[in-house]
Amino acid sequence: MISDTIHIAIVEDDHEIRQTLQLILDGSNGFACKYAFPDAESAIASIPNLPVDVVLMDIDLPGKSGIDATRELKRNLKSIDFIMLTVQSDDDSIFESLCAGASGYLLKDTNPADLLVHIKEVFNGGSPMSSQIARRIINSFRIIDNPLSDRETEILKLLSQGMNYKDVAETAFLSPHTVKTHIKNIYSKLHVNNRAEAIYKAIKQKLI
Amino acid sequence: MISDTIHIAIVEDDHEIRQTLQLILDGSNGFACKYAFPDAESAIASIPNLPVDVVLMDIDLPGKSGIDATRELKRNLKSIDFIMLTVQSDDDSIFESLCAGASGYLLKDTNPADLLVHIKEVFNGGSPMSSQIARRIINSFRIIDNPLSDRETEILKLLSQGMNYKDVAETAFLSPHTVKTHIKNIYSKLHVNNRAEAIYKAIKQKLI
DNA sequence: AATAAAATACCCCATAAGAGCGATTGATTC
DNA sequence: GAATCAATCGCTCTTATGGGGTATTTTATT
Repeated sequence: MISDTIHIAIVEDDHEIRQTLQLILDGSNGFACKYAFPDAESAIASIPNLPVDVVLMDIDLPGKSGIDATRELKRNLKSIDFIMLTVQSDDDSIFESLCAGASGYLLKDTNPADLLVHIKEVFNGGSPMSSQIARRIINSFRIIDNPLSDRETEILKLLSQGMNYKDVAETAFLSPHTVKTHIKNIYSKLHVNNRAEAIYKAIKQKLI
Repeated sequence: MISDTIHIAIVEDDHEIRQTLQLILDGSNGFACKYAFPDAESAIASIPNLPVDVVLMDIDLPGKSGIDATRELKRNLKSIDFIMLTVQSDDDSIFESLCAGASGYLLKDTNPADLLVHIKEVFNGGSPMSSQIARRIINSFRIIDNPLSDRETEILKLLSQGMNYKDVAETAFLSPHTVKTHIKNIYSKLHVNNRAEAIYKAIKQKLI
């Protein structure tokens, strides 16, 4: 927001951690940390009116969670970067945080010197995270296993574009009857009974 | 594959880079780099029979690309970790690499000392990448903007589970007529004419 | 107070989809 | 050489879907 110095806010319920972090950050060259909140509600009320660049957000807060707070704040404050700083590293927390708009995800045992580096990285458009957490995210891109044949996958892709039997038949140079048979086999392999669920499952399993 | 020492293979077409890297890696304590290939084809032919833990893979190779090579090798060699080591950092290369099975993605200007650290990280189940690259990946989790109301989103989710008008109506305590109206509005907002395409678009745009 | 969305409900009608059948051909695998 | 699977084509029947309307009430938003 304001040049040179990176302005930070902390949202953390533990009094001890909050004060210590604030002291360290505010005392470091190039950083200012004038604002610290013990809960999501007070952060949501104040941060929109503060000159803040980066918010360090705890996930486990009393009342509203840090993920919800991030979602709400990020909605109207696109330029502020949020770093989740937490003890939790389960997949759900990570993905929810990222979907809510977090730019970084660090564990609380990150040492202060590294934390400063990571805050700078976020400020400069990066997304710091431990390589362990990165791996979890990367694994979400993997295909588990594909029960569909090439032809079936091709047809399912055409269906996902809104085509009906006739359209698919013409595109794939097939009889509509054949298309129908393929689709029935697709449903059977995916254990579904209709197009909507087939497409949903196929995308979630990265088959299309 | 074999304990203590991490066994590395390099796939890189530039003779100079390949030799230099191999020398550095093989000369480092705890690392062995006995295999280096100038192209995808020779790597694909040899690596399945070699005791290798980590492969450093260039993307830009003559003939078959490093991404394709990774995909083919990873299919049968689940336990080998692949690190893409490249000059390209465009979104497509990153995502294709991850989908192909890469565990890390580093730029070629990474210095040797860091490279060693990153190879260790991959070997220990991490996924090293620069925080700039991490940000691109994270951005893929973001919602662009959601034209659907809460009720519409709720109904679309139920549709994606394979429900028909009647099922949705019962689940959401609505008349089937109302469900139909909502669905028509969903189609209109997403600019589609049927369920399949609606679900496809909605997932791609992270609306459901 | 006025306007715009969102949420609710209903009607008609042509067509698309899905379930349940059967069948042939050519690879691949065991 | 048998068995399996992929890919192809066909039929009937019932139900679901989507397009075309209209209309009321509630809930923001201005």
